[in-house]
Amino acid sequence: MTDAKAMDTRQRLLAAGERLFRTQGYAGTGLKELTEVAGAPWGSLYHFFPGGKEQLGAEVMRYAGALYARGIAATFMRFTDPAEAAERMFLSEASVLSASDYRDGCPIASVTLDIASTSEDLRAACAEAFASWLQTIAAGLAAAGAPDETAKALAGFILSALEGAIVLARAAKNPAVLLQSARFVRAAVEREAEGWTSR
Amino acid sequence: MTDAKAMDTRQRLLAAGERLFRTQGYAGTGLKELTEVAGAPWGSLYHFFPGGKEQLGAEVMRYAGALYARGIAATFMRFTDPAEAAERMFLSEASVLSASDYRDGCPIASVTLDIASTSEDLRAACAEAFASWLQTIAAGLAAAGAPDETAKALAGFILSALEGAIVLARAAKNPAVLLQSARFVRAAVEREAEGWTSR
DNA sequence: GTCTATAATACGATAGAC
DNA sequence: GTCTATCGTATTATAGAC
Repeated sequence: MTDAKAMDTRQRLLAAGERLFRTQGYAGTGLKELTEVAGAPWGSLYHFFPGGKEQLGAEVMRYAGALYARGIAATFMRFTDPAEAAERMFLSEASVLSASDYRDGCPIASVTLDIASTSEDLRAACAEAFASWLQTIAAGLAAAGAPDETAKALAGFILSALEGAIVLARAAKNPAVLLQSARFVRAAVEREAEGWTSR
Repeated sequence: MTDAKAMDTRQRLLAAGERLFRTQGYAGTGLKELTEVAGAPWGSLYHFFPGGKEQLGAEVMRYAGALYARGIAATFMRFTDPAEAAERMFLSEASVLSASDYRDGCPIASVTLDIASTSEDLRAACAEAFASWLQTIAAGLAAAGAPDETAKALAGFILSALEGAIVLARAAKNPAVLLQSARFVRAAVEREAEGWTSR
């Protein structure tokens, strides 16, 4: 099937974008390098993404956004205690970072800091990815009994702490700040949850 | 005085680096653009920074690191209640972001995500800048009575939440997440501080 | 319709004029 | 000893061969 193969290279380009953007950022990643990593011929990039780098970037944001949102949802499904689920997000990220020698950060954050001020389309794509994660976290909190407004605010706080801890951990090449933040975030969620639990 | 003028252009180059890196990142900033913004001739860059872009980047990290550390110290000096001081850091950043239409983020974070995996020298310079901020925050907490270990951990948590909130706020072009996180961080500090206050 | 070869440009870095 | 003009390279994008 020619369609299946086409989808495959397209998918490989998106996956390569996700991998490279999270380690090098958007501006620091060349399209030549990207096609090489994807094992795709040079011309295929403009075949699948006629809009060039900017279109590819935006679609990588959507791809990575959906990918990670599934992971967050799975975590909140697996750990029904929202405080534990939140803590697990930090611990899981600590594993990813140390396993990759602190290379594999967050692709959305990297691209955001690179282009938030220069490309409105890409910025909007980043915002949408973050929004979907916030919505996923908030849904997990709401499932545990959090009122809607509390769930939204708490989700913003959890994701902020996580994203910031990733930045600090990568700079220091040390997971300590992730583990520290995990404890405080867990405590904060527990404290909030006291208000929801009926008993 | 020729020395004074030389220091001036050098300083202007550093200041331009700080401004451009925080909006565009390291890889996204061209040296030509940087010298133009600094109002400095092209050649002066390699006169003052023979090591080229990488040396300039590292020195900008030191410059911005020291600059912001003074601001953090001033905040903890002005607001002796550490919970309020922490909250003020978030509110102040919200002002900076909305005043700059969400362009002026954190230069250290931007550079970290761009080059943590590609330049060891720059990564170390970023780590040192963050470490000085953490130390400043921890000192402010310790001055309010926090035990050393608690102060260090809490400082990591506060700065993580702040850095992450900046990223999310810039993507969304919305300060809400900064204000939300401010509340939770303030509550967390207050809760911890219950253990220190003698009365 | 896929891909190779190439164009046009911007980059970081250098060398030589003043 | 400052700065302007230029080099080589790498970038994004295109155009034409199969």
